[in-house]
Amino acid sequence: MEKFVRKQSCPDDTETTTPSKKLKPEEIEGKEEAVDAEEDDFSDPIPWQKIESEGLDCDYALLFTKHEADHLFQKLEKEVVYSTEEAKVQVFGKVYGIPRKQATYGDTGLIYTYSGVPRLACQWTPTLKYIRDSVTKVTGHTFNFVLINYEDGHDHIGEHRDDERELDPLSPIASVSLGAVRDFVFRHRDARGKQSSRRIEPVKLVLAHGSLLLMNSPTNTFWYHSLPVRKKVLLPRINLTFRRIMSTGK
DNA sequence: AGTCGCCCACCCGC
DNA sequence: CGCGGGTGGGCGAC
Repeated sequence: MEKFVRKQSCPDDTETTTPSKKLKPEEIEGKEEAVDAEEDDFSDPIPWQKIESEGLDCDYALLFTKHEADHLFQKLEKEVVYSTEEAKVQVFGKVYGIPRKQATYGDTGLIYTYSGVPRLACQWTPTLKYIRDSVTKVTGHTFNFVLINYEDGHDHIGEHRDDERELDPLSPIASVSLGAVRDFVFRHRDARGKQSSRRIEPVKLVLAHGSLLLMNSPTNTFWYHSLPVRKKVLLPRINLTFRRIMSTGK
């Protein structure tokens, strides 16, 4: 195992002690969102779609309007700094660079290790805070970390579970999608492979621009998920998965 | 959180 | 309209 915790370039390394400024809604969205700020929590409940199967429990909703999602996408294009050195991953003994841009943001000092690679969280940016708080507002869950995947063109993500030890197993993972619409597939762990013990239908979703997918416990115990190749999709997608990390891994 | 190769389904041009 | 080559993508091996 390599010592991977090297300096990662974070945009605000210089001001790590600066308390976060609250971002006013109009700075993100324009004026139409600024009214009735204190009523927001309950005045406009978003319509959730329940997605269930055996051991799978997800909630899906459109969190942002197209207009707002467009704006957030643009903001993130400017704000988010992706790790310069390609993240590496080890699969069946071989080391590969992952073919997409990744970034990790979160509370100060947080380290999230996946596939054997510890990644230090950069300081929250205003837009990431705004999205995080929007998710908290509609879910009631708080998050201290976000993994950002930038999928250009026909990038994809292989089938996996988010089963890292430092993830709070009872906290949902909130996946926000911006940009290109992509298919998303769940497969039950017992229905994979040549001689799978059971026949359970995969669950297929379409993740829209501005959507939020909540993956609740115990989904990640029983179900793998992937973002399959879609060669006809040429535009990029930014995916933000908000998580709750239990320990700093110091 | 990887690629590669096989195989099948679908598409399109002739 | 049927056929065949090209392509996409689902899986499994590693």
